Amino acid sequence: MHLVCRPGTGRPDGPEVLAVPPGQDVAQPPETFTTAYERSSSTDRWVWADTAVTYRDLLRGGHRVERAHDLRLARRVLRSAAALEASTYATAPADPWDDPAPVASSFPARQAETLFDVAAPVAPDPVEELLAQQGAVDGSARPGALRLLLAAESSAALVAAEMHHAGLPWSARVHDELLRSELGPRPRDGERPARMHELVESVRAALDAPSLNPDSQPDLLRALRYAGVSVDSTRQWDLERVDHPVIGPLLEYKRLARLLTANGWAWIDAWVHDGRFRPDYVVSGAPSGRWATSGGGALQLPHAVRPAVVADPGWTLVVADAAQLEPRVLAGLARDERLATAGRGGDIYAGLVDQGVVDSREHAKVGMLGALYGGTSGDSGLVRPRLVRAFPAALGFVDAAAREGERGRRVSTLLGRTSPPPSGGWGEAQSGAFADSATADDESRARATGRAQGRFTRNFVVQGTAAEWASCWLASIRQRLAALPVATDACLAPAPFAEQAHLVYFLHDEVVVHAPAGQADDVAAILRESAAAAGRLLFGDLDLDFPVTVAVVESYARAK
DNA sequence: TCTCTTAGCGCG
DNA sequence: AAAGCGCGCTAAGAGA
Repeated sequence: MHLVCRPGTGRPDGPEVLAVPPGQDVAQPPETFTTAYERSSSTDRWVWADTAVTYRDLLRGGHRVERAHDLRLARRVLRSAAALEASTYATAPADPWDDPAPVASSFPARQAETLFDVAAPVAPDPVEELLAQQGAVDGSARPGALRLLLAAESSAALVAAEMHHAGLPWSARVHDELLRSELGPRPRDGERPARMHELVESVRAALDAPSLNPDSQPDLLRALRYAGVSVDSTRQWDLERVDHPVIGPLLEYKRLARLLTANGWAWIDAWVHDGRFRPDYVVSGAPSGRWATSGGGALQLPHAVRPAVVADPGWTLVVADAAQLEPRVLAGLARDERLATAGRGGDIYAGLVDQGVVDSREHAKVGMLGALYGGTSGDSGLVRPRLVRAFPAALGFVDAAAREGERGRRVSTLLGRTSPPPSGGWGEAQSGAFADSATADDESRARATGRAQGRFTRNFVVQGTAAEWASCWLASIRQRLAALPVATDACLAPAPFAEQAHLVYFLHDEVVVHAPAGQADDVAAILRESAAAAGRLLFGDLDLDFPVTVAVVESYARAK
């Protein structure tokens, strides 16, 4: 049964719910949310325009759902899918369903308001859109794959809403101690902390530039050159290769400046409340289907501040990382048996060395990453021929994706997510190179943009399929965690997670679960089993391993 | 004063 | 000759 939520009708007890029985194309009379929720079973699928809006409010009321279908996410996938090319669903003119998802109420901006008080946009009929999507999928070239993709994507959206609701356990006290030990006491706003102040003086003295502001890139570059330091930029990577007394204090200053501005006291004030960090996750915010985040820089939590991620008393963090996910996904996509074999059981890069393909793990890694990203320089270029010989299927697969991109064509992931067409600049560059007036410059620009698009599509198929694997992994973890017994000691997370192990963080190929300490082993098993399950779901008939490294820790910093 | 771009850096 | 993918955030500087 599909339970379609229609928000914004002003009902005090939540969205209006219209049930659509399987195989039917008409909804039953509307019910209140409460009635529908009480009657629902775990096999029903909740349908709504935006998970980040509707489910977030359901969670505030303590309600959890098992399955969902996010109409806006699904629409975006389907309208751009090559498998639906030329369908009426894909070619219809844009309407409000194509608008970006409404900005979810972010934590600092909006404190707890009345339950279900959602400023949802006035959307067209969600039942109609659901039926249109089902029809489009049924009539598409790849109905099974797309159905799995939409289910996985919607599950991921549930996870994102739940992680925001539960929050990442964050100790402002530990974070503050860490900042003090690096920077000195918290200064007044706009002032440099003591340690940074000392370093500025050292830099100024070393460059003989008494009033230099090291935060100004142009001024710093000028001062460096004036002092005889020949660098192309003020980048850390460039500075590190120079031997001059200013380099030490300058690099240290830049490190501390970064810590202060990106994750300093102001960040704590803005983002940590009630012992939790709650970023807004944007499911499939990247074209490849990877998540993005908005606010707080949750995608870039520096290792330096991870000591502040601390489990609640009596609880623990179970951190899992899918080892070398992308090469494994490539093995599956390309059905490359030998690459699958290299990854069986353990480290895939070590497997390459064992098979005699390359002479070191480091070469295996840069060579493989070069193949995935389209790198040709340095060691990656040197190793490439060996990989081509050893894994013709895998290398052939990404090379073919690159050729498609170079010709301006789109490519698709395993489950049918299709890459966006090249930007306008691409077409202009290509046609410019063929014009009568074309210069050598025009031609080289056309080649450069073509290759850039090739690198994008080359990486898209792998990164996008890896994101699909990760969504399946998350969905399976979520389902299995919910089946664990409730904890005897509650943690500080709000209902429905106070007594239930729950996901608190996800980063492309890594997850963190907050769990009662006594369940750590069960959770670790769940994380491994779920990885295997995701692998079977995507590459069922292939003997392909997805090993997971698991760490049970009190603090995220200790995970690796 | 506000908005936009750039350089730089963090994460995978 | 050089050429690796994706993301967000901050401060400075440029431009309106």
